Amino acid sequence: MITDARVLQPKFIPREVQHRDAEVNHLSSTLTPITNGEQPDPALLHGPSGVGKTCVAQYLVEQLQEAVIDLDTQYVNCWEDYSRFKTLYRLIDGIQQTATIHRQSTPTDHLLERLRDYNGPPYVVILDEVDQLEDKSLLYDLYRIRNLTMILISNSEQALFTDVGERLNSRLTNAVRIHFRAYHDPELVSILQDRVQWGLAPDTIDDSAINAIATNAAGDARVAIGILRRAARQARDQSADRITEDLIRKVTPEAKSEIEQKTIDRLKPHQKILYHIINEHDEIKPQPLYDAYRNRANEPNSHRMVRNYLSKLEHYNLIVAEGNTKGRRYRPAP
DNA sequence: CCTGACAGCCCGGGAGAAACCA
DNA sequence: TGGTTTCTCCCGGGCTGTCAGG
Repeated sequence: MITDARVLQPKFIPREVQHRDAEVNHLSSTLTPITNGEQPDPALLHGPSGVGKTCVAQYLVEQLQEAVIDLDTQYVNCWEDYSRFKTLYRLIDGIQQTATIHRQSTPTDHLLERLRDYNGPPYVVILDEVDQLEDKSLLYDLYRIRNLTMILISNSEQALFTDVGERLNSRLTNAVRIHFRAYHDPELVSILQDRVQWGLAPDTIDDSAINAIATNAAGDARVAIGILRRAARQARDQSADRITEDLIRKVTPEAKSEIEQKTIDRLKPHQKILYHIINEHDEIKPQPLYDAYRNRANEPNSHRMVRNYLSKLEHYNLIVAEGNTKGRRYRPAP
């Protein structure tokens, strides 16, 4: 049934990116000046999840590395490295300067100086989920470093610009913005067919089932591949020789919640507790929420910290907080 | 009643200095 | 003296209490 599980993994980067020709070309031409030793404008890739933003960025950086002999690159996920220090540290890491900078006592500003003083080859950095960056002014500082080219990735353009200062805002206006729309069904179908061809035994899934996956995925390639993977596994486990539309229908919710679960797994234990409590209610007031949290947590943190967690969860778009003061309610994200 | 902003505390851990020992 | 261990200090990050403001 499954001949190559790798291509069913969401992280698998195909050799060619499909159906993103316009976006690839746009980003590619934005980066072209590097090949002439010039400094490109920063790029901002935005659009919903599962539409190939990260994929295209990584693909093009790889291409660029083949075209330019001397080029440093780094990928930073700002969800994980959300502080100014961590992001800078990873950027230093990308130019192999860690050994000299390894001393923790180095103030954050020295990290920036180190980066500024770097006079090696051009440095292209991908800042994924950049809207999760705590201190957006870092972008302004990075913007001014010569030789450093930024590719910013964000789900929503708006989320990035709202809490960005005026200085940075004016800088980012001449960033090249590239919008990624959701995939159309036929595009998802051909993406799936590619994976099917490489990952599954022949004749295990027919066109109508693939169509069903595409429809259920609603434009999100990650969901589509997730559905395919789960369906293939279940079929294999049941020793079935075909993936039916019934099976697709059955595993779709599982695949969707699997992706959501991955997001939740990135939360800290206390944040998870709050998230779950809120999801057990249609809406909940702050005080009952705090009480429930105190009950459930082994060593509950202070009221103050709970508010920190909640604003973080809201920032992650995992919950919705509505009402500003007395009428405050927390609700699960739609 | 609830929030965001702010200052300050504590901790784990790395680095350099100091102390110690052969 | 040279090498090793201990001490001390500093940093970032998690956490907390306070306070003004809606």
